[in-house]
This record gives sequence, C-alpha cells and structure tokens, in this order.
Amino acid sequence: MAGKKQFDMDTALDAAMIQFWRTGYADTSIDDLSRATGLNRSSIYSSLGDKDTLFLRCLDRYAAHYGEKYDAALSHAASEPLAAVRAFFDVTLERIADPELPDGCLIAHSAMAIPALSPSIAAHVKETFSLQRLRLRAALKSGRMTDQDAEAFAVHAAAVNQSLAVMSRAGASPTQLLAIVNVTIDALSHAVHANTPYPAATETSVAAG
Amino acid sequence: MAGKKQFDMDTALDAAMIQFWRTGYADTSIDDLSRATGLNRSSIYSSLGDKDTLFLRCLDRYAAHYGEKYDAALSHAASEPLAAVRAFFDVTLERIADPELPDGCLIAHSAMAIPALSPSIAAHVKETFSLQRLRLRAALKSGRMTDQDAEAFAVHAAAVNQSLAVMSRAGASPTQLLAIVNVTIDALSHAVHANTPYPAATETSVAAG
DNA sequence: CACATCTTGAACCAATCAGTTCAAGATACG
DNA sequence: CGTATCTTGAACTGATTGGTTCAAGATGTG
Repeated sequence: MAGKKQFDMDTALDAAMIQFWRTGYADTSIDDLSRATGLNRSSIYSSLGDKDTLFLRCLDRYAAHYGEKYDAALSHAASEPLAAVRAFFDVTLERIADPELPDGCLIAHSAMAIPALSPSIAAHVKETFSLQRLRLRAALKSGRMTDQDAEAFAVHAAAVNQSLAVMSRAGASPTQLLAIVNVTIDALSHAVHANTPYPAATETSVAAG
Repeated sequence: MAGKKQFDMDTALDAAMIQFWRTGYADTSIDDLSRATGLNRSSIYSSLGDKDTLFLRCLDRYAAHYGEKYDAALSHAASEPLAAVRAFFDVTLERIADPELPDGCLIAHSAMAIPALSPSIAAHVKETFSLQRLRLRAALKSGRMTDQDAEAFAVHAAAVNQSLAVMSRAGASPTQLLAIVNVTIDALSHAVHANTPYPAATETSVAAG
C-alpha cells in the first residue's frame, strides 16, 4: 500500500491522543502508539514526529477540542451564569460518562507528571491550566459577579473540574461526581444571588439525586 | 560495613516514599530509589522488596501518616464542624507549602495512573480514596448535618482536597489554593447554618486575601 | 509498461529497565 | 583470633525503551 495518503491524519491523531489520555506520557510507549493508531513504527516518526512532538500535538488537540466545548457551555454566562457553569461541568461529566472515551483527563494527568516531564511540555500544560481559569473568570465576570469573587470561583471551578478526572479514576460513581459539582454550583448560586438586587434565595439541597 | 543494621528503615522508607511521591510509579526506577535512599540496589531488594512491594509499603506509609493528621484535624468536628474542615484542608495546604516535601499527592498521582498500574495496587489506591471520603463523612455527620448533605460534602471535600495537589503542580499559587478551599468552606458554612436553629448568616467574601 | 512516490516491516542501535547472583569486605560475638 | 552474619558493589541477564535506517513492495501517474 502506497502512492498517496494511506491513513487519515485526524483519525491517527485521535487514536494517539486517546492512548496518551488513557495511560499518560510515561506509560505510553511508541509501540503502544503504533498499535493504537494502526500506523507502523517508522510511519509514526515520519508523519507524527517523535514522542515529545506527538505528545505536544495531542495535548494541543485535546485542549482545542474540549476548550471549544467549554467555551460554548460558558457562552451564555452573561445572562445565565449558573446554568452556564452547570453546562461547563456537564462537558466533563458527559465526557467521563462516554464509554467510548477514557475517564481521567490528559491535562490533569500531565500536570501530575510535571516533575518528570520536559520543561517545554510542562510549560504547555501549565499554560492550558491557566487558560481554563481565565476562561471561567471571564465568564463569571460577564455575569453578575465581583472581580474578587470571579477570580476565586474561577480557580475553584477549574480545580473541581479536574478533580472529577481523578475521582472518576479512583472509582467514584456518576452520582458522586454530580454531588461534587452540586456543592460548587450551590456555592456559586449563593454568591450570584448575594449580588442580585432581588433577594431570591431558595435553599436547595446539595445532595445528588 | 556489616554485622548489624546499617541503615534506618524508617528513614529509607521515607526517602523511597518521597521519591514515588515526586515522580510517581512509572517515572521512578530502582536506580532512582537506590539514589534516594542511599541504599544499594541489592539491599533494596533484600530489605524493602521488589518495586511493587515497596510501592505498596510507601502507599500505606503515606496514607497512615497523613490519615492521622486528617483524623486529628477532624477530631473536633462535632463541636466545630467548620473549623474542623478548615483544619482538614490546612493539613494539605501546609504539606504543599513545606519546601522539604514535594507538592502533588502520592495517592492522587497513583489514582491517575490506575489504568497502567497492577490490579492489586489499583485496589489499594481506591481503598485509600474511599477511606478519605468516609473519614470526612463521619466528621460531618458528627456535626449538625443531614446524612444527605454529609455524603455530598464529604465526596466534594475529598475531591477538592486532592485537586489542590494537581493545581499545585500546575503552578497555582498558595493564594489560589486558599481561594479554592474558601469556596468549599463557604458552601459548607451555608449548609451548616441552614440546619442551625439560630439564623446566624453573616455573608463573608469568598476571595482569598 | 516504466518511473517516481509513498508506506511498510524488519532489522538494528544504544540506553535503560527490573531483577538476580555472588565474591569481597566489614562488623559483632565467642 | 576465628567465625558467623550481614551489607556492599559490581557484574550479569533478558526484556523494553526511544529512535533510526533501509530494502521491498504497493500504488498512482506518465
């Protein structure tokens, strides 16, 4: 088989990304990637680059793909901040619930491995984390929230969001993951209502159904 | 050098634990452990066991050491639930702030790596996570909190607690880590006060100083 | 058919991995 | 001193790592 493009680049990159996502940088060998993509060992090097280059591409691909989804979820934060943050978390919860995809999170896993990763990859991971926080902060600011509260809730929500990845790997049930999120949403609800001229504070239980 | 004990077992185990803690199971070689403990390669095998055995011992050591600290922090949860949970998080925050110790968290890192770990180690990690949740749940139940809320806040607090490890590795500042915790404490405060016969609800800002 | 292009598999390299073995040396005790 | 006990360093095995090279074969185009 040769002549012209023998494989779909997007499909191959997705397969590599999912492999890194599932087992992380350290526990993924070139042979694993070869098996996952269906590409030959030498084809990977010629088409996808060496391990570090490929990992960076997968990192960017992951960040871009879910970054778009997070952005879309938060897009109506100005009018409906609570629903927007709820939608934000739903992106992660649905991803975890999808049996086609690994649980965990490529970015969180990479962050944990930073002391063992190359400086350039580590910088990339930190950048991605920072972007997530800024994404949330901008959304919360666009809603009715003070700068201070937006800053605090943004970093909190970013932390809780990636904690879902760890908890899912540790065996937490979908119900428990939802409970984790609900506490945060509830806290956000109080903060939002505190800044609202209308005193609309209906106490809702935080426990997950 | 021979005759009788040439090294302190506790010191060696601590050194091995810290090495695993810093770089995780996959990125820690026997040579790394040899360097970290100061013990010879063959001494590690004869005294500390093979890599899996040693890792399990370090996992248990870590869980026991910080488990005690978490228990102590939560011990006065019945009378002061808010302060107890605050103290619980402080155990983690102080550990992260300690320059002698790695940031991150051995358990969280191991949980992330579960798909690549042996089943017995994976089970051990999940067990440790479960224990942490139960520890928090018991403490919250001993305070003025419904079973439902205690369950929800327990899993939320466990998630937020380990998220601090990931966020610290991702470059979050101590101020940001505190902000993450403050949102949770604030949410807990609302839930506790909601169940209190006295309506003592002073709205405190969630932003970290 | 012939040529150029691309992919493939396999062989190969040096480094590192976990794990074992063992003679040499240092100590404690009789 | 002599002997038993323990630790040590180093050598070694076999497997795996990331990475490279290249001849063979399959394809599209002229």
